[in-house]
Amino acid sequence: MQSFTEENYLKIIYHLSLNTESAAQTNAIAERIQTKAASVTDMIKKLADKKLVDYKKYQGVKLTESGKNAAINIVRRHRLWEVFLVEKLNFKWDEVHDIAEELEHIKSPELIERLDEFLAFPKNDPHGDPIPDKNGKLDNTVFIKLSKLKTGDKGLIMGVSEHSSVFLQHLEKVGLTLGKQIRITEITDFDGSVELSIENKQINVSREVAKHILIKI
Amino acid sequence: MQSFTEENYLKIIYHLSLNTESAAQTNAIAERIQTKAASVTDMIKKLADKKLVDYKKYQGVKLTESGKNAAINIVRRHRLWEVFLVEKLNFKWDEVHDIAEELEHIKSPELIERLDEFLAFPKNDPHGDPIPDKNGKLDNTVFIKLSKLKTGDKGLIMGVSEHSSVFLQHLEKVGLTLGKQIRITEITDFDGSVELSIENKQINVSREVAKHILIKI
DNA sequence: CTATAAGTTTAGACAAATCTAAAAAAATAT
DNA sequence: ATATTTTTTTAGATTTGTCTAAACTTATAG
Repeated sequence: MQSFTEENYLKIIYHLSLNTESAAQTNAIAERIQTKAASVTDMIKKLADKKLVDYKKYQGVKLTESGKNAAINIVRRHRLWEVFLVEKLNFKWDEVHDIAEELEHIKSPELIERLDEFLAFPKNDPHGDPIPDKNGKLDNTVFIKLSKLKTGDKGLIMGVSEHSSVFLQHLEKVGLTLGKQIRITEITDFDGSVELSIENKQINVSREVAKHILIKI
Repeated sequence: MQSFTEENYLKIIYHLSLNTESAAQTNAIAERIQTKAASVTDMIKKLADKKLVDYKKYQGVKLTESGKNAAINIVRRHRLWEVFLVEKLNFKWDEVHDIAEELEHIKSPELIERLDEFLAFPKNDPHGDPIPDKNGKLDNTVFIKLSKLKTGDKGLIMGVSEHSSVFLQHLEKVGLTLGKQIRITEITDFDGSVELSIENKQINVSREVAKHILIKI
Protein backbone atom coordinates (compact mmCIF):
# COMPACT_ATOMS: atom_id res chain seq x y z
CA MET A 1 0.00 0.00 0.00
CA GLN A 2 1.30 3.43 -0.89
CA SER A 3 1.31 6.57 1.19
CA PHE A 4 -0.65 9.64 0.23
CA THR A 5 2.57 11.21 -1.06
CA GLU A 6 3.72 8.18 -3.01
CA GLU A 7 0.34 8.09 -4.70
CA ASN A 8 0.74 11.67 -5.79
CA TYR A 9 4.08 10.92 -7.38
CA LEU A 10 2.71 7.88 -9.19
CA LYS A 11 -0.18 9.89 -10.55
CA ILE A 12 2.03 12.69 -11.82
CA ILE A 13 4.51 10.29 -13.40
CA TYR A 14 1.59 8.57 -15.10
CA HIS A 15 0.24 11.80 -16.54
CA LEU A 16 3.66 12.98 -17.65
CA SER A 17 4.46 9.77 -19.50
CA LEU A 18 1.05 9.69 -21.19
CA ASN A 19 1.87 12.90 -22.98
CA THR A 20 5.44 12.09 -23.87
CA GLU A 21 5.50 8.28 -24.05
CA SER A 22 9.01 8.52 -22.65
CA ALA A 23 10.48 8.61 -19.15
CA ALA A 24 9.34 11.41 -16.84
CA GLN A 25 12.11 13.86 -15.98
CA THR A 26 12.97 14.92 -12.44
CA ASN A 27 12.40 18.62 -13.00
CA ALA A 28 9.09 18.08 -14.74
CA ILE A 29 7.85 16.02 -11.79
CA ALA A 30 9.13 18.61 -9.33
CA GLU A 31 7.24 21.37 -11.07
CA ARG A 32 3.97 19.44 -11.19
CA ILE A 33 4.17 18.31 -7.62
CA GLN A 34 5.24 21.72 -6.33
CA THR A 35 8.46 20.58 -4.77
CA LYS A 36 12.20 20.65 -5.39
CA ALA A 37 14.15 18.39 -7.72
CA ALA A 38 16.15 17.00 -4.80
CA SER A 39 12.98 15.81 -3.11
CA VAL A 40 11.86 14.15 -6.30
CA THR A 41 15.11 12.22 -6.58
CA ASP A 42 14.64 10.98 -3.02
CA MET A 43 11.11 9.83 -3.66
CA ILE A 44 11.98 8.22 -6.97
CA LYS A 45 14.54 6.06 -5.21
CA LYS A 46 11.91 4.98 -2.75
CA LEU A 47 9.44 4.13 -5.50
CA ALA A 48 12.18 2.24 -7.34
CA ASP A 49 12.90 0.19 -4.19
CA LYS A 50 9.23 -0.71 -4.12
CA LYS A 51 9.40 -1.71 -7.79
CA LEU A 52 6.81 0.86 -8.75
CA VAL A 53 9.11 2.64 -11.17
CA ASP A 54 12.15 1.81 -13.27
CA TYR A 55 14.89 4.27 -12.58
CA LYS A 56 18.37 4.83 -13.94
CA LYS A 57 20.27 7.82 -12.65
CA TYR A 58 19.96 10.86 -14.85
CA GLN A 59 17.56 9.02 -17.16
CA GLY A 60 14.20 9.85 -15.63
CA VAL A 61 11.61 7.30 -14.53
CA LYS A 62 9.01 5.04 -16.06
CA LEU A 63 6.21 3.28 -14.24
CA THR A 64 6.51 -0.48 -13.94
CA GLU A 65 3.47 -2.63 -14.59
CA SER A 66 2.51 -2.51 -10.93
CA GLY A 67 3.22 1.21 -10.67
CA LYS A 68 1.00 1.80 -13.65
CA ASN A 69 -1.81 -0.23 -12.10
CA ALA A 70 -1.59 1.80 -8.95
CA ALA A 71 -1.61 5.04 -10.93
CA ILE A 72 -4.61 4.04 -13.00
CA ASN A 73 -6.45 3.19 -9.84
CA ILE A 74 -5.83 6.66 -8.48
CA VAL A 75 -7.01 8.17 -11.75
CA ARG A 76 -10.15 6.05 -11.56
CA ARG A 77 -10.90 7.26 -8.06
CA HIS A 78 -10.21 10.88 -8.97
CA ARG A 79 -12.49 10.86 -11.97
CA LEU A 80 -15.33 9.03 -10.26
CA TRP A 81 -15.31 11.59 -7.45
CA GLU A 82 -15.35 14.38 -10.03
CA VAL A 83 -18.50 12.90 -11.53
CA PHE A 84 -20.03 12.69 -8.08
CA LEU A 85 -19.19 16.29 -7.28
CA VAL A 86 -20.63 17.63 -10.52
CA GLU A 87 -23.65 15.38 -10.94
CA LYS A 88 -24.75 14.90 -7.37
CA LEU A 89 -23.44 17.93 -5.51
CA ASN A 90 -23.85 20.40 -8.38
CA PHE A 91 -20.34 21.70 -8.43
CA LYS A 92 -19.21 23.30 -11.68
CA TRP A 93 -16.67 21.46 -13.83
CA ASP A 94 -14.00 24.00 -13.00
CA GLU A 95 -14.44 23.63 -9.23
CA VAL A 96 -13.94 19.93 -8.68
CA HIS A 97 -10.29 19.23 -9.29
CA ASP A 98 -8.85 20.18 -5.90
CA ILE A 99 -11.50 18.39 -3.89
CA ALA A 100 -11.17 15.25 -6.01
CA GLU A 101 -7.43 15.49 -5.41
CA GLU A 102 -8.11 14.81 -1.73
CA LEU A 103 -10.90 12.28 -2.18
CA GLU A 104 -8.83 10.17 -4.56
CA HIS A 105 -6.59 9.00 -1.73
CA ILE A 106 -9.32 7.23 0.18
CA LYS A 107 -8.54 3.64 -0.47
CA SER A 108 -11.51 1.40 0.31
CA PRO A 109 -12.08 -0.56 -2.93
CA GLU A 110 -15.62 -1.30 -1.76
CA LEU A 111 -16.31 2.43 -1.54
CA ILE A 112 -15.16 3.03 -5.08
CA GLU A 113 -17.16 0.18 -6.55
CA ARG A 114 -20.30 1.34 -4.82
CA LEU A 115 -19.69 4.90 -5.88
CA ASP A 116 -19.25 3.70 -9.46
CA GLU A 117 -22.56 1.88 -9.26
CA PHE A 118 -24.31 4.83 -7.62
CA LEU A 119 -23.16 7.02 -10.49
CA ALA A 120 -24.39 4.40 -12.99
CA PHE A 121 -20.92 3.41 -14.20
CA PRO A 122 -19.96 6.62 -15.95
CA LYS A 123 -17.51 6.31 -18.87
CA ASN A 124 -16.11 9.82 -18.65
CA ASP A 125 -15.50 12.49 -16.05
CA PRO A 126 -16.94 16.02 -16.31
CA HIS A 127 -14.05 17.09 -18.57
CA GLY A 128 -14.51 14.19 -20.94
CA ASP A 129 -11.55 12.18 -19.64
CA PRO A 130 -12.17 8.44 -19.66
CA ILE A 131 -12.70 6.63 -16.36
CA PRO A 132 -10.73 3.38 -16.10
CA ASP A 133 -12.96 0.44 -15.20
CA LYS A 134 -12.32 -1.59 -12.08
CA ASN A 135 -9.81 -3.77 -13.91
CA GLY A 136 -7.92 -0.69 -14.98
CA LYS A 137 -9.07 -0.87 -18.56
CA LEU A 138 -9.20 2.51 -20.20
CA ASP A 139 -11.28 3.48 -23.17
CA ASN A 140 -8.53 4.80 -25.41
CA THR A 141 -10.59 6.46 -28.08
CA VAL A 142 -8.54 9.43 -29.16
CA PHE A 143 -10.48 12.53 -30.11
CA ILE A 144 -9.45 15.18 -32.59
CA LYS A 145 -8.38 18.63 -31.54
CA LEU A 146 -10.77 21.32 -32.66
CA SER A 147 -7.75 23.09 -34.11
CA LYS A 148 -7.27 20.24 -36.63
CA LEU A 149 -10.72 20.56 -38.21
CA LYS A 150 -11.39 22.19 -41.58
CA THR A 151 -14.09 24.64 -42.59
CA GLY A 152 -17.39 22.82 -42.92
CA ASP A 153 -16.49 19.97 -40.54
CA LYS A 154 -19.09 19.02 -37.92
CA GLY A 155 -18.57 17.28 -34.59
CA LEU A 156 -19.42 16.84 -30.95
CA ILE A 157 -17.43 18.30 -28.07
CA MET A 158 -16.11 15.29 -26.18
CA GLY A 159 -13.52 16.67 -23.80
CA VAL A 160 -10.73 19.09 -23.03
CA SER A 161 -6.98 18.67 -22.72
CA GLU A 162 -6.45 21.58 -20.38
CA HIS A 163 -8.07 21.55 -16.96
CA SER A 164 -7.31 24.93 -15.44
CA SER A 165 -10.17 26.81 -13.87
CA VAL A 166 -9.75 29.88 -16.10
CA PHE A 167 -9.90 27.80 -19.24
CA LEU A 168 -12.97 25.85 -18.17
CA GLN A 169 -14.75 28.97 -17.03
CA HIS A 170 -14.06 30.55 -20.40
CA LEU A 171 -15.55 27.60 -22.26
CA GLU A 172 -18.57 27.68 -20.01
CA LYS A 173 -19.06 31.37 -20.71
CA VAL A 174 -19.03 30.99 -24.48
CA GLY A 175 -21.16 27.85 -24.30
CA LEU A 176 -18.59 25.25 -25.30
CA THR A 177 -19.58 22.44 -22.98
CA LEU A 178 -19.48 18.65 -23.33
CA GLY A 179 -21.87 17.02 -25.72
CA LYS A 180 -22.63 20.13 -27.76
CA GLN A 181 -22.66 19.89 -31.56
CA ILE A 182 -20.48 22.33 -33.46
CA ARG A 183 -19.78 23.17 -37.11
CA ILE A 184 -16.74 25.05 -38.34
CA THR A 185 -17.74 28.06 -40.42
CA GLU A 186 -14.37 29.64 -40.97
CA ILE A 187 -10.73 29.40 -40.05
CA THR A 188 -8.77 32.61 -40.05
CA ASP A 189 -5.48 32.12 -41.87
CA PHE A 190 -3.80 34.91 -40.05
CA ASP A 191 -3.99 33.65 -36.47
CA GLY A 192 -5.61 30.24 -36.84
CA SER A 193 -8.63 31.30 -34.82
CA VAL A 194 -11.77 29.28 -35.43
CA GLU A 195 -15.24 30.57 -36.18
CA LEU A 196 -17.92 28.03 -35.41
CA SER A 197 -21.64 27.70 -35.05
CA ILE A 198 -23.08 26.14 -31.94
CA GLU A 199 -26.77 26.10 -31.09
CA ASN A 200 -27.48 28.65 -33.84
CA LYS A 201 -24.95 31.06 -32.46
CA GLN A 202 -21.71 32.08 -34.11
CA ILE A 203 -18.70 32.19 -31.85
CA ASN A 204 -15.01 32.64 -32.31
CA VAL A 205 -12.23 30.90 -30.42
CA SER A 206 -8.50 31.47 -30.61
CA ARG A 207 -6.25 28.75 -31.95
CA GLU A 208 -4.82 28.34 -28.47
CA VAL A 209 -8.26 27.52 -27.08
CA ALA A 210 -9.14 25.33 -30.08
CA LYS A 211 -6.07 23.17 -29.42
CA HIS A 212 -7.52 22.09 -26.09
CA ILE A 213 -11.02 21.17 -27.19
CA LEU A 214 -11.53 17.54 -28.20
CA ILE A 215 -13.99 16.62 -30.91
CA LYS A 216 -15.64 13.48 -32.22
CA ILE A 217 -16.54 13.79 -35.89
CA MET B 1 -5.79 24.69 9.96
CA GLN B 2 -5.05 21.39 11.65
CA SER B 3 -3.22 18.39 10.28
CA PHE B 4 -4.88 15.04 9.80
CA THR B 5 -3.26 13.82 13.03
CA GLU B 6 -4.15 16.86 15.08
CA GLU B 7 -7.75 16.46 13.98
CA ASN B 8 -7.77 12.89 15.21
CA TYR B 9 -6.55 13.96 18.62
CA LEU B 10 -9.17 16.71 18.85
CA LYS B 11 -11.91 14.30 17.93
CA ILE B 12 -10.84 11.72 20.51
CA ILE B 13 -10.46 14.32 23.25
CA TYR B 14 -13.93 15.58 22.40
CA HIS B 15 -15.49 12.13 22.67
CA LEU B 16 -13.65 11.32 25.88
CA SER B 17 -14.76 14.50 27.62
CA LEU B 18 -18.36 14.05 26.49
CA ASN B 19 -18.59 10.86 28.50
CA THR B 20 -16.78 12.05 31.58
CA GLU B 21 -17.34 15.83 31.59
CA SER B 22 -13.83 16.11 32.98
CA ALA B 23 -10.37 16.40 31.46
CA ALA B 24 -9.23 13.60 29.12
CA GLN B 25 -6.36 11.54 30.51
CA THR B 26 -3.18 10.80 28.58
CA ASN B 27 -3.49 7.03 28.75
CA ALA B 28 -7.13 7.07 27.71
CA ILE B 29 -6.24 9.13 24.64
CA ALA B 30 -3.30 6.86 23.85
CA GLU B 31 -5.51 3.81 23.92
CA ARG B 32 -8.17 5.30 21.68
CA ILE B 33 -5.71 6.64 19.19
CA GLN B 34 -3.63 3.48 19.14
CA THR B 35 -0.39 5.05 20.19
CA LYS B 36 1.84 5.44 23.25
CA ALA B 37 1.36 7.80 26.17
CA ALA B 38 4.61 9.58 25.35
CA SER B 39 3.36 10.43 21.89
CA VAL B 40 0.16 11.77 23.35
CA THR B 41 2.05 14.08 25.69
CA ASP B 42 4.01 15.43 22.72
CA MET B 43 0.89 16.10 20.70
CA ILE B 44 -0.96 17.63 23.64
CA LYS B 45 1.82 20.18 24.00
CA LYS B 46 1.48 21.06 20.37
CA LEU B 47 -2.28 21.45 20.63
CA ALA B 48 -1.80 23.55 23.76
CA ASP B 49 0.61 25.84 21.88
CA LYS B 50 -2.09 26.31 19.28
CA LYS B 51 -4.62 27.13 22.01
CA LEU B 52 -6.80 24.20 21.03
CA VAL B 53 -6.60 22.57 24.46
CA ASP B 54 -5.99 23.66 28.04
CA TYR B 55 -3.26 21.60 29.57
CA LYS B 56 -1.64 21.36 32.97
CA LYS B 57 1.00 18.70 33.47
CA TYR B 58 -0.34 15.50 34.99
CA GLN B 59 -3.87 16.93 34.92
CA GLY B 60 -5.13 15.81 31.54
CA VAL B 61 -6.53 18.08 28.82
CA LYS B 62 -9.73 19.92 28.04
CA LEU B 63 -10.69 21.43 24.72
CA THR B 64 -10.74 25.21 24.54
CA GLU B 65 -13.65 26.92 22.80
CA SER B 66 -11.79 26.88 19.50
CA GLY B 67 -10.63 23.30 19.97
CA LYS B 68 -14.20 22.30 20.62
CA ASN B 69 -15.40 24.05 17.49
CA ALA B 70 -12.80 22.23 15.44
CA ALA B 71 -13.78 18.90 17.00
CA ILE B 72 -17.48 19.43 16.40
CA ASN B 73 -16.73 20.23 12.79
CA ILE B 74 -14.93 16.92 12.41
CA VAL B 75 -17.83 15.11 14.05
CA ARG B 76 -20.21 16.85 11.67
CA ARG B 77 -18.19 15.74 8.65
CA HIS B 78 -17.89 12.19 9.96
CA ARG B 79 -21.59 11.78 10.56
CA LEU B 80 -22.67 13.34 7.28
CA TRP B 81 -20.40 10.95 5.40
CA GLU B 82 -21.86 8.04 7.34
CA VAL B 83 -25.32 9.04 6.21
CA PHE B 84 -24.07 9.25 2.64
CA LEU B 85 -22.48 5.82 2.82
CA VAL B 86 -25.57 4.16 4.24
CA GLU B 87 -28.30 6.00 2.37
CA LYS B 88 -26.70 6.52 -1.01
CA LEU B 89 -24.11 3.77 -1.32
CA ASN B 90 -26.07 1.13 0.58
CA PHE B 91 -23.43 0.26 3.12
CA LYS B 92 -24.66 -1.36 6.32
CA TRP B 93 -24.53 0.66 9.53
CA ASP B 94 -21.71 -1.49 10.85
CA GLU B 95 -19.50 -0.96 7.79
CA VAL B 96 -19.23 2.79 7.57
CA HIS B 97 -17.13 3.89 10.50
CA ASP B 98 -13.66 3.30 9.09
CA ILE B 99 -14.38 4.85 5.73
CA ALA B 100 -15.99 7.90 7.34
CA GLU B 101 -12.88 8.15 9.49
CA GLU B 102 -10.92 8.94 6.34
CA LEU B 103 -13.54 11.07 4.63
CA GLU B 104 -13.96 13.29 7.67
CA HIS B 105 -10.55 14.88 7.10
CA ILE B 106 -11.40 16.38 3.75
CA LYS B 107 -11.71 20.01 4.59
CA SER B 108 -13.57 21.90 1.85
CA PRO B 109 -16.47 23.59 3.71
CA GLU B 110 -18.29 23.96 0.40
CA LEU B 111 -18.16 20.19 -0.03
CA ILE B 112 -19.71 19.56 3.34
CA GLU B 113 -22.49 22.08 2.89
CA ARG B 114 -23.43 20.63 -0.46
CA LEU B 115 -23.28 17.12 0.91
CA ASP B 116 -25.56 18.19 3.74
CA GLU B 117 -28.02 19.59 1.23
CA PHE B 118 -27.77 16.52 -1.01
CA LEU B 119 -28.66 14.36 1.97
CA ALA B 120 -31.59 16.68 2.80
CA PHE B 121 -30.05 18.02 6.02
CA PRO B 122 -30.19 14.86 8.12
CA LYS B 123 -30.47 15.33 11.88
CA ASN B 124 -28.88 12.02 12.88
CA ASP B 125 -26.33 9.58 11.53
CA PRO B 126 -27.10 5.89 10.90
CA HIS B 127 -26.44 5.06 14.56
CA GLY B 128 -28.76 7.75 15.85
CA ASP B 129 -26.00 10.18 16.83
CA PRO B 130 -26.94 13.81 16.25
CA ILE B 131 -25.27 15.70 13.40
CA PRO B 132 -24.09 19.18 14.41
CA ASP B 133 -25.43 21.87 12.08
CA LYS B 134 -23.05 24.12 10.17
CA ASN B 135 -22.80 26.50 13.10
CA GLY B 136 -21.80 23.63 15.33
CA LYS B 137 -25.11 23.47 17.11
CA LEU B 138 -25.90 20.00 18.40
CA ASP B 139 -29.30 18.60 19.20
CA ASN B 140 -28.66 17.50 22.75
CA THR B 141 -31.74 15.44 23.37
CA VAL B 142 -30.64 12.70 25.69
CA PHE B 143 -32.27 9.33 25.23
CA ILE B 144 -32.88 6.68 27.84
CA LYS B 145 -30.94 3.45 27.96
CA LEU B 146 -33.09 0.41 27.24
CA SER B 147 -31.68 -1.07 30.44
CA LYS B 148 -33.41 1.67 32.48
CA LEU B 149 -36.92 0.84 31.29
CA LYS B 150 -39.49 -1.07 33.34
CA THR B 151 -41.81 -3.88 32.32
CA GLY B 152 -44.64 -2.51 30.22
CA ASP B 153 -42.73 0.59 29.00
CA LYS B 154 -42.95 1.36 25.30
CA GLY B 155 -40.56 3.37 23.16
CA LEU B 156 -38.72 3.92 19.92
CA ILE B 157 -35.15 2.89 19.22
CA MET B 158 -33.30 6.16 18.62
CA GLY B 159 -29.65 5.23 18.74
CA VAL B 160 -26.78 3.22 20.17
CA SER B 161 -23.94 4.10 22.48
CA GLU B 162 -21.58 1.42 21.25
CA HIS B 163 -20.42 1.45 17.65
CA SER B 164 -18.43 -1.72 17.19
CA SER B 165 -19.16 -3.85 14.18
CA VAL B 166 -20.00 -6.96 16.21
CA PHE B 167 -22.52 -5.11 18.32
CA LEU B 168 -24.24 -3.48 15.36
CA GLN B 169 -24.37 -6.74 13.43
CA HIS B 170 -25.96 -8.41 16.43
CA LEU B 171 -28.67 -5.76 16.63
CA GLU B 172 -29.28 -6.06 12.92
CA LYS B 173 -29.67 -9.82 13.23
CA VAL B 174 -32.26 -9.67 16.00
CA GLY B 175 -34.08 -6.81 14.30
CA LEU B 176 -33.21 -3.99 16.70
CA THR B 177 -32.70 -1.18 14.20
CA LEU B 178 -33.34 2.56 14.38
CA GLY B 179 -36.91 3.77 14.43
CA LYS B 180 -38.44 0.45 15.52
CA GLN B 181 -41.10 0.47 18.24
CA ILE B 182 -40.51 -1.81 21.22
CA ARG B 183 -42.38 -2.79 24.39
CA ILE B 184 -40.77 -4.34 27.43
CA THR B 185 -42.51 -7.56 28.38
CA GLU B 186 -40.26 -8.78 31.15
CA ILE B 187 -37.05 -8.03 32.95
CA THR B 188 -35.21 -10.97 34.43
CA ASP B 189 -34.15 -10.20 37.99
CA PHE B 190 -31.32 -12.68 37.93
CA ASP B 191 -29.19 -11.22 35.13
CA GLY B 192 -31.07 -8.05 34.17
CA SER B 193 -31.73 -9.35 30.68
CA VAL B 194 -34.66 -7.77 28.87
CA GLU B 195 -37.50 -9.49 27.10
CA LEU B 196 -39.25 -7.26 24.61
CA SER B 197 -41.71 -7.36 21.77
CA ILE B 198 -40.84 -5.79 18.48
CA GLU B 199 -42.94 -6.13 15.34
CA ASN B 200 -44.99 -8.91 16.96
CA LYS B 201 -41.90 -10.91 17.74
CA GLN B 202 -40.55 -11.66 21.21
CA ILE B 203 -36.83 -11.27 21.63
CA ASN B 204 -34.44 -11.30 24.52
CA VAL B 205 -31.38 -9.14 24.98
CA SER B 206 -28.75 -9.25 27.69
CA ARG B 207 -28.40 -6.37 30.12
CA GLU B 208 -25.04 -5.57 28.52
CA VAL B 209 -26.70 -5.10 25.15
CA ALA B 210 -29.65 -3.20 26.64
CA LYS B 211 -27.27 -0.65 28.17
CA HIS B 212 -26.18 0.43 24.72
CA ILE B 213 -29.57 0.86 23.08
CA LEU B 214 -31.08 4.35 23.34
CA ILE B 215 -34.81 4.81 23.57
CA LYS B 216 -37.29 7.66 23.27
CA ILE B 217 -40.40 6.99 25.34
C1' DC C 1 2.09 7.76 56.45
C1' DT C 2 5.10 5.39 53.84
C1' DA C 3 5.69 1.86 50.11
C1' DT C 4 4.22 0.40 45.97
C1' DA C 5 1.68 0.84 41.87
C1' DA C 6 -0.21 3.41 38.16
C1' DG C 7 -0.03 7.16 35.19
C1' DT C 8 2.60 10.90 32.96
C1' DT C 9 6.46 13.35 31.27
C1' DT C 10 11.26 13.95 29.58
C1' DA C 11 15.24 12.89 26.89
C1' DG C 12 17.06 11.14 23.04
C1' DA C 13 16.44 8.39 18.80
C1' DC C 14 14.07 7.26 14.43
C1' DA C 15 11.34 7.34 9.93
C1' DA C 16 9.05 9.99 6.30
C1' DA C 17 9.22 13.73 3.42
C1' DT C 18 11.11 17.86 2.64
C1' DC C 19 14.82 21.54 1.93
C1' DT C 20 19.49 24.15 0.73
C1' DA C 21 23.96 24.13 -1.07
C1' DA C 22 27.36 21.92 -3.49
C1' DA C 23 28.97 18.32 -6.67
C1' DA C 24 28.37 15.60 -10.74
C1' DA C 25 26.49 14.41 -15.26
C1' DA C 26 24.30 15.57 -19.55
C1' DA C 27 22.98 18.82 -23.02
C1' DT C 28 24.04 22.89 -25.72
C1' DA C 29 26.58 26.46 -27.85
C1' DT C 30 30.55 28.37 -29.77
C1' DA D 1 36.22 19.78 -28.69
C1' DT D 2 35.87 22.58 -25.08
C1' DA D 3 33.24 25.82 -22.31
C1' DT D 4 28.98 26.97 -20.48
C1' DT D 5 24.44 26.05 -19.11
C1' DT D 6 20.95 23.01 -17.56
C1' DT D 7 19.54 19.10 -15.13
C1' DT D 8 20.11 15.77 -11.68
C1' DT D 9 22.06 13.84 -7.67
C1' DT D 10 24.33 13.81 -3.06
C1' DA D 11 25.14 15.28 1.60
C1' DG D 12 23.50 17.03 5.53
C1' DA D 13 19.84 19.62 7.99
C1' DT D 14 14.78 20.23 9.27
C1' DT D 15 9.92 19.12 10.49
C1' DT D 16 6.22 16.11 11.98
C1' DG D 17 4.84 12.42 14.47
C1' DT D 18 6.29 8.46 16.55
C1' DC D 19 8.94 5.33 19.85
C1' DT D 20 11.74 3.31 24.12
C1' DA D 21 13.67 3.81 28.44
C1' DA D 22 14.19 6.29 32.38
C1' DA D 23 12.56 9.82 35.60
C1' DC D 24 9.09 11.95 37.86
C1' DT D 25 4.04 12.75 39.93
C1' DT D 26 -0.01 11.21 41.69
C1' DA D 27 -2.97 7.59 43.49
C1' DT D 28 -3.69 3.51 46.38
C1' DA D 29 -3.01 0.01 49.84
C1' DG D 30 -1.67 -1.49 53.93
